[in-house]
Amino acid sequence: MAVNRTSQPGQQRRQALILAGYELLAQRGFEGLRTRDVADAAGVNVATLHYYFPTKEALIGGILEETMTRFSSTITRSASRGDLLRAHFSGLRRLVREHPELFAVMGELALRSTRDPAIAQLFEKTVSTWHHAMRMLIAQAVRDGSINPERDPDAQAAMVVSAVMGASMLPINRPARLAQTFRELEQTLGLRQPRGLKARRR
Amino acid sequence: MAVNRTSQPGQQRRQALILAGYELLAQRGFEGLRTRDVADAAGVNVATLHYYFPTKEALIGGILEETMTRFSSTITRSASRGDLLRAHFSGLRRLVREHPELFAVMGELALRSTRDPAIAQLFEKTVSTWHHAMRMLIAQAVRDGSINPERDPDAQAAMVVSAVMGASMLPINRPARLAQTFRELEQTLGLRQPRGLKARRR
DNA sequence: CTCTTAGTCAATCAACTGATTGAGTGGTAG
DNA sequence: CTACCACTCAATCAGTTGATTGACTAAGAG
Repeated sequence: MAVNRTSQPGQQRRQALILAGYELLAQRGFEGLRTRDVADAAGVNVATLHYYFPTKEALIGGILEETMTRFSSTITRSASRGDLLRAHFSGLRRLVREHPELFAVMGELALRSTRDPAIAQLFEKTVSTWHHAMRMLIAQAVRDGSINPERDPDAQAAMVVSAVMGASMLPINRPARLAQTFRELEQTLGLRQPRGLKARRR
Repeated sequence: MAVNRTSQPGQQRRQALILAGYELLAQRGFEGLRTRDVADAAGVNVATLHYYFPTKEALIGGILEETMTRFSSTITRSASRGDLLRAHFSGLRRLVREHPELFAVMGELALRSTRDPAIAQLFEKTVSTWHHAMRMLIAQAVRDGSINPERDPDAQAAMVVSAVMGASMLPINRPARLAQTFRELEQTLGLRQPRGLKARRR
């Protein structure tokens, strides 16, 4: 029977391969992703990679899961209470700042999802989760009175998700515009003061 | 001296190759872009392709120019007068609806710009142009009184551009969310009535 | 008619790439 | 010690891919 669930040695190597693939995917994109390089980066032979992942596709599947898990764990982690929306934005900012490669990988996966149903499905699921979470946070803020109640939370959520994705996954958007986008989104949602004083002046 | 500026036969074939590359890039992405396939799609031999474009890189450069030109011509085309911002949104909608492949290609180019300075430069230029146009349109609308004057037009422009790019170039965003995003952006800018009645109720 | 040039193609090259093979290695159970 | 196991590697395969070569065609110039 042997060890079978050798939850240490084998899984460690598997994880190392996924991580190496993740890094390389962030750096070079799918266009430049080679199994040899992934194996090298993980410090193993190509055959070893194919021992854990029968095909390149399988490896990509592993990277996909890893990526979605990383992202989901951030967007799901709801703050204790109050200002949940503010906390969510704060978490996103931090993620973009500290793990930009995550968004690079997500961009690659997003584009590939057109041709890869497996990616499309898991990605759509993740985005949907995010969208729903965002909508609930907005609805919550509306009940708290900190947000203009005249808007549709669902549509607002769609706009916010689109904007954050566009600003973070598309590298043409230079950092300055990313920060601007974040700020403006928060302001639109009523989480910030407009430049100057209170809003309802005029 | 020969014909030299054979502005017809040669340029036609060159353009056909660029168009074929453009289509293929939209369908398969950079990952699946092959010079053979481009040549086949254009109905010529691979060597002919290399006659017009010494390297694959050069061909991509041609596709890049074509793409940016197509996009720029739409965002630049300013309506005659009044409701310029509304017209701009209308134009964007139409472009997304009638030429979705343009955004697919732009997404591919955007991701590649991390590793290709030439792409990065031209892309950044295009986005900047768009951003500036958007800012001016918003500022104009503010002067007209049709937009809340308490926001920073520059930041608003950044948000709008990010949102539109995210919603159109990242195919995970299903059509429904794209429409929602567009609507919510217009509403945020004051171009639409909130669902129900006027805004300043409460 | 002859020379030159732009344009085109079939065939081929050298390098790359995903995947496989077969021979191991170290550790553990009986 | 022997058998078996998960795991690893050097070597190799078959198919792909960007690019080149050399021959050929058509058309204009002299």
